Amino acid sequence: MRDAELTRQKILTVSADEIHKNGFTATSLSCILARCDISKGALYHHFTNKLELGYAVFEEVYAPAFIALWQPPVEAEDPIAGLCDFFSAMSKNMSCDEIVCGCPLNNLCQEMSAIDEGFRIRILAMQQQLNLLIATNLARVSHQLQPGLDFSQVAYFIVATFHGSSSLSKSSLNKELFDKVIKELCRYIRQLKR
Amino acid sequence: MRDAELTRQKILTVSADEIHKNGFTATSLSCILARCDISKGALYHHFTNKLELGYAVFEEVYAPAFIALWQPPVEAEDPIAGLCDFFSAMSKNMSCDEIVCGCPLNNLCQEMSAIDEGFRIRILAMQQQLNLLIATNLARVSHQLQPGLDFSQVAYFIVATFHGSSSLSKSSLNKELFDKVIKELCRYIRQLKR
DNA sequence: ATACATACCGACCATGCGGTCTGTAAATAC
DNA sequence: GTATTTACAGACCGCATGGTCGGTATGTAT
Repeated sequence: MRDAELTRQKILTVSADEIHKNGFTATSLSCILARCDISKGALYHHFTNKLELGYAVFEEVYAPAFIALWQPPVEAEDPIAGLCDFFSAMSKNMSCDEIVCGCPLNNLCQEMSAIDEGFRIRILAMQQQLNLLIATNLARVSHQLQPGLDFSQVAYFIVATFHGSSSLSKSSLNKELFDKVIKELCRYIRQLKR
Repeated sequence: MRDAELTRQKILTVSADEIHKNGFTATSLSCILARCDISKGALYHHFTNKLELGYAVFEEVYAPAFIALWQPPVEAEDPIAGLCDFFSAMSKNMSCDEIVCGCPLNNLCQEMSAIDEGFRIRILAMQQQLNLLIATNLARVSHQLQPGLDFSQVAYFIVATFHGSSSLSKSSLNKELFDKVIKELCRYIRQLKR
């Protein structure tokens, strides 16, 4: 065969990139076809429709990448330091375009949650998974933290602020606001200690 | 005349509502026309195109409402208490739909900043205006606050978290996450004191 | 060699969109 | 009373989109 799996992966990769940059609705299939250099027939052989393609991108590209991104800092010996280093590294290493582009999960959440149930439940599941990941690892070192903290609440707070910061940056087209918010976020996180 | 100004205002009001609910791109003119019970000719008599209608909605509906919303809590005698009460009142009084729908400014920021310069500069201006409003009022009571705070940074942090919290809520379709993040945000804000 | 399934091609279609244009009725100017 | 401008009405257009469908080439099984 003419490596069907490779074709499928190429479609997924390109689609993930396009959806990340333009959002799901604004991403046109013809654009994906052009970049993949395949025909419409090829795409509809592998995916039943645009929505199913979107779900596949979410499950096979975004979700694994998302977990792979957040797991290391949170599961580090010291999750407080891990998270601060994680965010600081973003400020330092990510390009302006990357930051302004934002997190695919948050972008899709804003765009698709109210429109499509399929996306909504997938996004919700990821957010809950991430929240659990952060909260349990904070609980793990609770003896080093302030008493009386609601770890789930703190975890949601951190993620909300992070996503809000990249949202803020979108209108200014530079990292400055992102850096500011991240700095303050790190200050907040460190303050959780003792 | 057949009250042209009234027609214009009706178009603006309905458009503001539709754009708030569906976003700018997904809002169709035909839907606006139907709700206003006017013809396409009427709309294009008052506005040159969809984009200009969007700008008008932003400047004449969203921007004034936005300032009217944020100014009182921030300019209160005690802005710390003002902001906490402001956010708590949102948790208490706003309907689930309102929260999930989110702030028009943040929604447009996410959707339109990367697509259209006209929207981007207007959104940016609003964000800077809000930041200045918060930062200067924090500076006003700086003697009551922790030393060494960067007020602009704190102001951006607060707004980022607030917008992030409503973003989070969109996937769960309820206020729970919003309430959690707002609670933690108030805790953070109160911690600025002393 | 034959048969069949898989992988892909690309013309075609219906739909909905923003936008235009011609026409008309109401208000105002003179 | 007439002329002109203002405030609409609504048919129409071009375009891009997601999706369909009949056909074709490439592989595998027998």
